[in-house]
Amino acid sequence: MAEKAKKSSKLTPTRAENFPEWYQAVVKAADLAEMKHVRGCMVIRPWGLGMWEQIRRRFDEVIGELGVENVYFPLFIPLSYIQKEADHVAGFAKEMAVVTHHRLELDEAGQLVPAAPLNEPVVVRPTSETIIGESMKGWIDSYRDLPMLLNQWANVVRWEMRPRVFLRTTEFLWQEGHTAHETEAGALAESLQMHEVYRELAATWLAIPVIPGEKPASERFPGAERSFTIEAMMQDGKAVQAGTSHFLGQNFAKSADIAFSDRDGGRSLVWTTSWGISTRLVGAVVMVHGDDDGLRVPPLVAPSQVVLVPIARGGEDDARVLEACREMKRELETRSMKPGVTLRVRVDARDRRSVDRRWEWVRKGAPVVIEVGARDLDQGTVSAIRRDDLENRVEISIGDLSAALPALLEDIQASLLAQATTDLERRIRYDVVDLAGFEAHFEEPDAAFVVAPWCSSPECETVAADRWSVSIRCIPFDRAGEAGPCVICGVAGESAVWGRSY
RNA sequence: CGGGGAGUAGCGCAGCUCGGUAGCGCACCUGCUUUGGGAGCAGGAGGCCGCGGGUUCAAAUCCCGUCUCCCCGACCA
Repeated sequence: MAEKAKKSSKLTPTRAENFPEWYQAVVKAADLAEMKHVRGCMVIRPWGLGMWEQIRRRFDEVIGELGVENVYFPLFIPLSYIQKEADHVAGFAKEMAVVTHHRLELDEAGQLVPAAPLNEPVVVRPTSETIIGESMKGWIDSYRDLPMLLNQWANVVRWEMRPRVFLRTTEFLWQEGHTAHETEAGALAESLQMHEVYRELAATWLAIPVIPGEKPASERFPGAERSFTIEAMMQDGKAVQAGTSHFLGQNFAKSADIAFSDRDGGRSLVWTTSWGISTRLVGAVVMVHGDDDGLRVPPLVAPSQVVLVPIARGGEDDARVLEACREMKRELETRSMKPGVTLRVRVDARDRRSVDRRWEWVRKGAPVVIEVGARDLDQGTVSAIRRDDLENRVEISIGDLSAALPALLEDIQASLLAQATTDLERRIRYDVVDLAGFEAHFEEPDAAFVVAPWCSSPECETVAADRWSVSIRCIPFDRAGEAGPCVICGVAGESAVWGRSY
């Protein structure tokens, strides 16, 4: 019996059996999203979008405190705007969706065909540096207008060859911050500050430990002088770039001529930055925290943190049990896990067997599921299932619920971060020092990150990429000083994080 | 775009070799039983067997074409 229950709770396949397929199974089983209707595009379902909305809420709060204001720019960008920055064009040209017509007509066969070509085709934004730059040009006259700190929440389109739900989709949701500064130092400081915001968001809210660092030239954002990244390691050892922040120098200022009257009475170009996180983060949550029973959502970003499952037996008790659940919900919602973030509690009273409802929430990764029946009410206690420890139910007296739950959720949040951190620290390798060791390590399909010196030559990057599909994820900030012989060629270099990536 | 695999009920699959008009498990609906820790029995609904053409008395099955999806690479948040 127990064996049967245990066996059937597992997803097919398990992580060990086939990680990529497991990932897709979780996304489906947890009702996060579907790839449907259009190749590479997602239908994001409430439980998946809800996570993104929590991320969004938190991020808006943080950038609001930093003085960033939200704006919205058009989905379409004139081709002429895109054309202005050479590196930018080169970087995005291959994946741009282009709108060339503005009408459909029926042909002789009764098929709808595009008609009425546009004078100037427009592209669907792959990112908005160019169009926002064109506006900033008009909004910035003086150094007194700086810094200008803008952000937008938007969808963008990059026509990808190989889509993966959440991780790499043709259309995705993101925020893109765009700032303009009087000085180089101001812009650089901004990009580093946002980079740190991302690191903190990943660790604290998503319970994902990341390696902050700088991208090598080969992985820089098209048009950027410097790109900073937070790199997360999935359970299969592969990297996900979980957030990026770019110091754009004056590249976009030049191409859009964003100039201002400076303090000396002269004319200067602004220095700009851009930074973004996307719905990819939802995929990272799945791949970092998921287990063979399904998803595990960190409480701070869970659309519902506590799910109350009333047990109905078709008798007189049902109404009493349901009302008790509603009362618990009301009371729990007066409490907070973090200041200002009141608990999100759901009563799942759908007409389903209680066990089915419970397992559905386990699959979806709700942090805490509490079943409530008449017997519990009589005894004055309920038993809670915490998603990070399914084996051990937690007995809580009903009177203590609202006091106990914030702490329980904090504990779950902390334990998810601790597990992910332990996994990263246990698997990341600092002892790979030469090509033989490098090869031996990356022959394993689930090989984790290697931290080892790199001589800074593109040739060595190419060797790693061609032979093992390994790239330099970043030059980490915290070990940047450690020098040594390049792990590929032996020439002196500085420490880099090597790994396969999504 | 290269190399593999696969399209049959909502999900997972069998049937195809050897043509005979569609099945299993889960889910769903109804009834009865059971009753707080992934219930049992009985009944039921649900399919242009990816699409188009061909062969044939007859095609899920054979032939040709085509589309789509998945996995592994190259490109990327």
